[in-house]
Amino acid sequence: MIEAAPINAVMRTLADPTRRAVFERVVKSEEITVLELTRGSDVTQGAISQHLKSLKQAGLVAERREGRNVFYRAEPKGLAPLVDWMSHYGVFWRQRFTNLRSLLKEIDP
Amino acid sequence: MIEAAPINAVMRTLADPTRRAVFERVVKSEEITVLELTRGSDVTQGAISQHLKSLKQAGLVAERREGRNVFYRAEPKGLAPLVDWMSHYGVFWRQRFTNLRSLLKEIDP
DNA sequence: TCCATAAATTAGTATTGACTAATGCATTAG
DNA sequence: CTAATGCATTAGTCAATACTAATTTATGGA
Repeated sequence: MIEAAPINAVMRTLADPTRRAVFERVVKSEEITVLELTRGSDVTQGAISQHLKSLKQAGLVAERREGRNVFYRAEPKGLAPLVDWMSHYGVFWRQRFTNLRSLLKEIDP
Repeated sequence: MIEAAPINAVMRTLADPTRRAVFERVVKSEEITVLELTRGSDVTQGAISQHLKSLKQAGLVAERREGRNVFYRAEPKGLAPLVDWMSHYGVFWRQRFTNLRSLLKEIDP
């Protein structure tokens, strides 16, 4: 409602476990084809394509065509809305409580 | 994949715009009642209570009873699974997390 | 006590969305 | 050329869920 569209899209897209798993595999791989994503998943190729379409529309992945293959890669700016949201409400969080800092310490620069 | 259940719960709970708006209002307020949350929202009191129940089950909010009123507040550890997930899969954004950490240090060294 | 208020819960409804199977569309190999 | 491959898209189904209206529970005030 009050929130902007991007955070809506990112949150909704990453909420589904299967689709999030696809995104995680794309992130871990430099580039990965739909076929590779389909192997090692328990859903059909069509479902993978549908998830990739959602991820692409949310700005989380990008594609590169090469003949019959389509290589997907993570889109750097895609997680920006989520980071911004975390930053915003994380700050409020931090101001009221004192626990988030220890969590952030585990993140290596 | 890291701890699947908590991140699932947090993501799915925050994915709904209405529920996320409720959470954001709870975060911004030190404490806030269901009545206050209902006012300023375009859904019924019952819907608000349902969303608060979801947020509570996801560990994102906690409640305090006082007579007929129930005051809700944000739960410090609630966003931890999201922070953990970002640290693992938001590899492109570690620098920004570092910036966030620096900002938090300035607020409370 | 009786009534009003605050919140939770229930039942029922409608919408969303994740999935499969099948098909369509390019592209490459033989 | 034809066949096969890789991916996208469609139609249809089923389950999840967000919502309202109504009710329930509990507390406070007159």
